[in-house]
Amino acid sequence: MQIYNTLSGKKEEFEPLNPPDVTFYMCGPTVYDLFHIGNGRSFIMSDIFRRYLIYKNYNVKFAMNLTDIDDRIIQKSIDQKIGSDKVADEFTKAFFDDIKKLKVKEADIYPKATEHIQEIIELIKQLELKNLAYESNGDVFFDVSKFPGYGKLSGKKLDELESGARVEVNDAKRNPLDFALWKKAKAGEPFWESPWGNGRPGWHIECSAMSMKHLGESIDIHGGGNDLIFPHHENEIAQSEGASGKQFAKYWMHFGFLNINKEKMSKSLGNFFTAREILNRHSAEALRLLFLQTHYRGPLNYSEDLLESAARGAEKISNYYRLLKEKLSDSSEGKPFDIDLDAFKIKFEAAMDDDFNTPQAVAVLFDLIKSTNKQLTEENSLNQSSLNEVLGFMKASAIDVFGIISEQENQPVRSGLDDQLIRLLINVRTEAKLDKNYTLADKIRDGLTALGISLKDGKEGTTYNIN
RNA sequence: GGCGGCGUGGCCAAGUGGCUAAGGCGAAGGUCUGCAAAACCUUUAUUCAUCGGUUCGAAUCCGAUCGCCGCCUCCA
Repeated sequence: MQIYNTLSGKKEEFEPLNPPDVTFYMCGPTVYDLFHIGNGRSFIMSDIFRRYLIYKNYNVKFAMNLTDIDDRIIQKSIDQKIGSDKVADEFTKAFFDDIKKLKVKEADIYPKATEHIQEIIELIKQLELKNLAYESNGDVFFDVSKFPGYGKLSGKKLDELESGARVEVNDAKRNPLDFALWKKAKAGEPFWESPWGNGRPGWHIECSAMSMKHLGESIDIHGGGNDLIFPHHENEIAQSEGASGKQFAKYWMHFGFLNINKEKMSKSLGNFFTAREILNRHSAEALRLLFLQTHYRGPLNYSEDLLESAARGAEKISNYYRLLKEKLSDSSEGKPFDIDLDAFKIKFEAAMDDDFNTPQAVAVLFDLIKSTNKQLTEENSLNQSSLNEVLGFMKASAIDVFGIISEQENQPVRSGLDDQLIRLLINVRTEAKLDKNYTLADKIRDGLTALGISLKDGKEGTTYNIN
């Protein structure tokens, strides 16, 4: 299996440090607001990578941090005149609600910055001891010039960075590129006690401290959006490797942006849709399929039409899966599928093994659907074990890895009485049809459609689905 | 200014040296149906931004040109 590593700029063979264990850290949200679908792309794609590693029988430990103290949170707490912890709590809860709706599996651990102040302080002390950090009037900075590998992830050279620097003016810094490890508290800001006085952690240090605490000094995969390469991930490497002397992360993965009209979707540009808003109009499956149909490293120019077309595709896959299940419950024996299922499995895995080429892997699933759908609709009985094999593969790929099939069990539970009432209406409609009273028949069907119940007239009578 | 990425059918998007350029959506025609829905069948790029070059052979490598985007500052 190959993964593109930002560190080398190439695809590399994936060899975890301690197979079959894989440690995977993803930069998570700053909980100051609802996240948008650009952020959602990272959450969903990392979820899918994690699921695929599980599919490959790796024992994955997946961590995603929650940044629950930072400038934007403080700003919001001032604006709303509530504690910064209240702001963080509110949006942490919102984050969990939203990723659940996006069908993102819960991480093994969600470390929070404010719950790791002690570890952060210890890490900064180590950096001071190694002369990689210096204190200046209550702030502590990382001394970029003392870390030889600075710039190795982003491919930037120190002198070039300095010449074009647009960094904040701060006389306390020795070098404009030095970044804060610890920030002195200003009046009215929340703070924690430290050897340098009251203050709070800088943005980058939490990821280093928490990743090393929960996953170890060296981990396998560290991921995030493209915009985190510099300076965030570059700084994480400097801090972590400066302190431990060991490689921080073996593979660095970065996601392309979600654009609108070819511009990056971002809070500051105001051109964003929250995941919550999108989920009011579309299913999680549609959004997941949309993301899967573009390679994760490339940009994705979002539009409502694109999501609409992904929604159709997702429906097609779900319809197919439902039909497979229906045929299976019908107990007769018949012909097996006239396909080589293993060939599809091999192609699916080959695509995923090639740096998570999900567009190609999805295409393999559509190919499978195409080559079995005819038999599925036309044969009145199929071989049960053949059905089971196809169903098993679809479950392993489209459900367990991709999460793009809406299953019956996710739909509102209907009582037996509801079922009987619907069947009663279907029977009345069937009689109306026999009497050629199509006006009445259509009235019943339209009425049920309006209630979210769609009817399907087949050879063996009418069936229904609840949307 | 420095660094990086991209330009493939109506829309989206794989493919990065050699079988007829995947797949999805859309569109057109057909099968089924009272009509639908779903499903199935057929059609839909002699061509991969443009121009040169390398090669027996290029969408894929090299050069130039045009266009678009990102990072260098908080940002997934």
